Amino acid sequence: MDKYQGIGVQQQALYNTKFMPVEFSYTKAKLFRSIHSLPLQTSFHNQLTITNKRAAEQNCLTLLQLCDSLPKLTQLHAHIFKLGLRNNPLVLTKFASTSSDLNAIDYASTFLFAADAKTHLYDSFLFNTVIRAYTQPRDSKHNGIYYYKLMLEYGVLANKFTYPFVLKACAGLGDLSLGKTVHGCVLKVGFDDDVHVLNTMVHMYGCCCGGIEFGRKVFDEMPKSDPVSWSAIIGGYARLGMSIEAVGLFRKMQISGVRPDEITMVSVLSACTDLGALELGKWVESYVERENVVNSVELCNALIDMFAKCGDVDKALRLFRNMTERSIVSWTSVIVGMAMHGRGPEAFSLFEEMKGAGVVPDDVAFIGLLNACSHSGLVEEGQQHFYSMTKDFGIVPKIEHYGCMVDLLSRAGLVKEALEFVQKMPIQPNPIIWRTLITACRAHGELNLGESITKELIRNEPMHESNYVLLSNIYAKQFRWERKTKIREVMEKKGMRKIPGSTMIELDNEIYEFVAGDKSHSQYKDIYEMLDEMGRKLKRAGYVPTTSEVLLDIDEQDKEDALNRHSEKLAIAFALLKTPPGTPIRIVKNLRVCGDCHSATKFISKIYNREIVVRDRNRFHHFRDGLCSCKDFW
DNA sequence: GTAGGGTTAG
Repeated sequence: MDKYQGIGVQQQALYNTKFMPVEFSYTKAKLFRSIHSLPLQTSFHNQLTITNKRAAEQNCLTLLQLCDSLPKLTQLHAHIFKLGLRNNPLVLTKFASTSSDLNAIDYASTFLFAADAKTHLYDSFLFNTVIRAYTQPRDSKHNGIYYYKLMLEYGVLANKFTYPFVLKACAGLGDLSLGKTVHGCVLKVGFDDDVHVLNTMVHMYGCCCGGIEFGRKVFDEMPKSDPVSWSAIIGGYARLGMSIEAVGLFRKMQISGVRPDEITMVSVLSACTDLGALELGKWVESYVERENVVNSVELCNALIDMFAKCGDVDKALRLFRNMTERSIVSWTSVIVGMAMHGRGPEAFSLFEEMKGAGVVPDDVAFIGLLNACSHSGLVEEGQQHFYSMTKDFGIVPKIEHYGCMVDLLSRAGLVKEALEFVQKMPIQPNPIIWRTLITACRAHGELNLGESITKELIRNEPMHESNYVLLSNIYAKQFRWERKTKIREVMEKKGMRKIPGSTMIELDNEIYEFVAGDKSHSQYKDIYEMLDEMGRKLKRAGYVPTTSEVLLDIDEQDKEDALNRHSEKLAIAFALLKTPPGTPIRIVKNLRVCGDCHSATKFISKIYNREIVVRDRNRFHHFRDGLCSCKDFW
């Protein structure tokens, strides 16, 4: 009798106090009450037989579905103990498979695999659920691998469901050698004929540095490919920035007769975005409409991102406005889009609108917003948002957020403040932050400071090319040519090369890429004639070449020639030749646009009466009638 | 009872 009473009291206590968390919504609470009161009580009042134990277990499982965080789980778990259902793996595994709270997953898995737990309970299913649980949250993939290793150690056989989880974990870690090891295991146990396993394998290789060739091999040798396989390989190339290959593969996919779905189209769109290929992107949009591809939120997000980053931010905004359901990514994409086009105030009002709509900004949204401040020179607003991020939203700033702040201060010319900010940062500054600061030093004449920071950086990171380029740029600005030459020698000795600047342009469904002094184009003679004519017209209009941008020790005339052969100018000359008067020109540069090209493009837009849209590494410049939308702030 | 590919920032 006592026993039953005891349970009654426990249940009562549970019922009245802790176990009903206030944050449960009404429906959930109602459900909870009904589940909790009826079957459990009946089963316990009828004696604790095996059948009743199962029923109690069932109830616990249902209750577990309502547990979405660690506190709720621990309370329920304590209750399970009291009911004598101790160490029931099923209960906790069920939880691990549905929770997205990393702490709770840790709790469940630690408990399940504690030293005194009974190993005979362990089977593939149990391990699979735990490994899967760890593939969900960010930064926890190594735990998935840990449990896979434990599984092997315990002699539990991995089945065909195990490998997709394990490969996903490898993908998340980007660990190629680990991925290869797992690949070897798959071959050994003979799951290499399973389409799920193979598709995840392609995906895994596509996520690992230097792995895409292996992924391609797996893909090419697959006995049968479906939209998932194609999406995995196209997505792999797109992620790497091998966008031409990604688009080429999409064409092959169409020929092969496999019907692309909405996920394939997202990958194709991200390749278009990378290429800045607006026409191709528009084609994808029409394809999606024509073929009735499912219009998912993610697909729409990808379209918004594409339009914003290929120059048509108004179209991106229209798409955003027409969405019936929006995710945080939709908001962030459109905010970032506005920021890239120098429309800071609109980015801000969208951010406010987002908060008003009840969408809680995450860390990425703040990076976008802080970037908007940076591109528009809004120092105070940026600082306010930076503090509000922690104060109002409890987001701990990451290195990227600090990076945004350094960028914000640097661009505004507040080099000293930026340095002070870096010195006061609670986390170790990374090389990206130092490079931001060095660029600012160079731009705002703090050459000695820039030199000493760069030297320090090179000591810590001797194999990074851009550090040497930065130092050599500082020397060039100080006219210390012998030092500059020495840097170049050091780089050559170490086998490093500066990334060459290149400009892409899309004309008549073709993408052309130019590098400085490029003569590989079949019409190069016409292009160079056009360049010379442009040069003459520009000078007449009052353009003065910014020869200080040339970082070589050559005479003034040679410097002018070098400037005149920059890839941006080649692409513009080509566009002037090939398109009818008045057509807008869109070009995409892989690095930041150079100061001289920026000033020359302003003149070109006026002289030739063209709107010229330039996407550089960081943002957009809209040139019209002799002016640029960035207001010379970039 | 358990499985595959996707979007924002850096």
